[in-house]
Amino acid sequence: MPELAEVDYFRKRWDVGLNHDIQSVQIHERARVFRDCDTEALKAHLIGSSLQSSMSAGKQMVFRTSKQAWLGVHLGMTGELCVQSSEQAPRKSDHLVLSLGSLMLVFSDPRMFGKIDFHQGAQAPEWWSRIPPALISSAFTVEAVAAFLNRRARSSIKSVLLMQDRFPGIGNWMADEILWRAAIHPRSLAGQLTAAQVRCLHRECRWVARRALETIGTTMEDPPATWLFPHRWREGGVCPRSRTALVRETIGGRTSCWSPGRQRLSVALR
DNA sequence: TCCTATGTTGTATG
DNA sequence: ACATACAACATAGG
Repeated sequence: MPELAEVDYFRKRWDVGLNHDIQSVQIHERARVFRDCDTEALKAHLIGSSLQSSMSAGKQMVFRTSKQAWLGVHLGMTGELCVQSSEQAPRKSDHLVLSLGSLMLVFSDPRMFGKIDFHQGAQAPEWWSRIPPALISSAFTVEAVAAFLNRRARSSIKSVLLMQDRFPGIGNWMADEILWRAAIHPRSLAGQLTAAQVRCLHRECRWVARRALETIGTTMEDPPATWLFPHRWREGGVCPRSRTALVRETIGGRTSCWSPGRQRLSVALR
């Protein structure tokens, strides 16, 4: 489920627990989500400390603790953060539960493609500091996008937009939304877009990121019918701009949705 | 039973 | 070394 805006929405859910003492921690030690995490150290550290701040960058989020540590959360495909009353019985997929008196902060992830990271120290860990500039920041430049597209010249633009080392937070639906707005066919080769298309793509990356953070990132409500989003999974879905039937096909290993009415293919990839 | 799923990574190949 | 493509990870739901 989670891309840029959904991640930020889930991050803020835990903010009600900031500055509350963590009284106990329940961990599914064997769960794959802890594959890069020392669960003993995590548990020992968290009990008796508190979460003091939260941030998200791309699909990664981090909570800083009162004792100089960094708790990283990646939601993978099916991860979610929620707050429950301590009366609630834990579910099978609740792999990390922080008990704060009457409240519990819960990380759940049935498929366990998500991940918990833990780092102690004043300096940010590498998994946090290496995340490239946010799509909505001024450091996300059209020049950087153009250079990246040239390095991935023989790949479809759809698969390139999914690469987190240049487009942090873009996932399957955002990539399709951006390409739809930019009127670029998802199967176009990254190296064969015109300069004007690259400028447009850069602009639409920023527009979709900003608007998604304002809407989904705040309320988790679906974007309006003027977006591709509410039409993309519907059988018989219709493009809200060109009124032509939407098409779904696997590109770069992911189901992609586009509008043949506005997204023309200039160079085919097969 | 078979197919799908808003993600990332390791590995094989060119 | 670099770029590219895809299987694998693990589970639930239609």
